Amino acid sequence: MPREIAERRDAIPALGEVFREHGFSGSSLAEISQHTGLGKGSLYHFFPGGKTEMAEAVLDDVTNWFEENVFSTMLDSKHPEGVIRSMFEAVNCYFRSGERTCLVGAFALNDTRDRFGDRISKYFNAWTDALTSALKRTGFSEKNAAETAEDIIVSIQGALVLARSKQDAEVFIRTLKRLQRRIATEPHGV
Amino acid sequence: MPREIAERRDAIPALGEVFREHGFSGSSLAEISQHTGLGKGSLYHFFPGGKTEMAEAVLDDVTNWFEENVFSTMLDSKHPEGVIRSMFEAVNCYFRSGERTCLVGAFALNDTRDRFGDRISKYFNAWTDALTSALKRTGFSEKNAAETAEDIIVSIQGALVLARSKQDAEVFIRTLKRLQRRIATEPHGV
DNA sequence: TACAGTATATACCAATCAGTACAATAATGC
DNA sequence: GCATTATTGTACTGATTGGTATATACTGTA
Repeated sequence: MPREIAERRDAIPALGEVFREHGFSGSSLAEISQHTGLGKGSLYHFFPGGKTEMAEAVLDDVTNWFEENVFSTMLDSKHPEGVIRSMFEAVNCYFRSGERTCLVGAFALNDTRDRFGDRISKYFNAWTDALTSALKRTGFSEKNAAETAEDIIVSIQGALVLARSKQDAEVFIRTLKRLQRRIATEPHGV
Repeated sequence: MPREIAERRDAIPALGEVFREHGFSGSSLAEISQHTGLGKGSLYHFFPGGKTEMAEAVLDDVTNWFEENVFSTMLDSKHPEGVIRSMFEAVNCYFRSGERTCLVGAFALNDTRDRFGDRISKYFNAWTDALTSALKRTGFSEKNAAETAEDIIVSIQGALVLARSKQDAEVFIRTLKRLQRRIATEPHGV
């Protein structure tokens, strides 16, 4: 039995970059091959399902990252205020202060969603649930926690769109600050 | 001199649908030809610049629609409150209560932006300026007007992303309501 | 009816597409 | 060192890509 080489995993960051840059249908195997440094032989060895399987792997990787670095602590931490603050830090870090794009959101906006709909909704549902849970434990009412969580995720996604549209990452940074300020000052009740 | 047939204009809504559905690179001329009902001959007759010119025409059409139906009245109306309310109505109508996607935002999220960056930023800058102007006239301070305008456009864009991601147009409807409520209750000062 | 300019259909192009086949090579376990 | 298996490079496929060339049909005007 040969070793379980983890090279498949090693290719995923580069794959993510390609899909982020060109979208799904705009990412040719030639581009993917060039950017990952893997020939077609290797690519189809690691991803027999072709482009679709590559994108699935990237989406899973994104979700896993958020699951491990963000969602999990939000669901069970004893200090929800700190957890929400660190969510904003993680988000700011992951999206490179607005320079990076959200692959999941980008895939959702056209028919690419048809291929990966389950993974796309899973990502956003997990985020919504985790954030709602944390907000409730800071004293938000049930209803208000859900609405605020949606508001925050909406704003983060929109800020990524607008920052990239205007080529102005400050939009993203300002939005994160505004959201944090609002959480701190808003009434938490019904 | 022959008649100035406006058939080029007539093709634009169908072109918009194709680009919205498949993205720019995902829209093949075959698909475009089928969906518009125009053969390649006609397409290249009306749009000698090919796909790029078709997308430019669609983006210009989108911007013109907002310019005429939304931005212009926001810049000079005597009744800014009513104008802002009717902006939300127009937005809700244009995006079909969250069922439709923002073509400009979608183009911005990957390298399609490189081709159409000027039109993309023009669209969002015009929107930001018009909304800021209207908010100022409702009593918002200069700084707060600008920040609130950005907040609103960010939220609209993000709501479109999230609504389509979750296949739940209610996200969009809720977001519009929340934004209007916030404008009505928020302190307008510095 | 003749003409000019518009509109469209069709055939065609070289390039690229995603994906396959397979032989050659490299790594591993025994 | 041998057998097995993982990995990779290369050549190939048939389909599709965006775009061009061109011949024909249409339309309004004189």
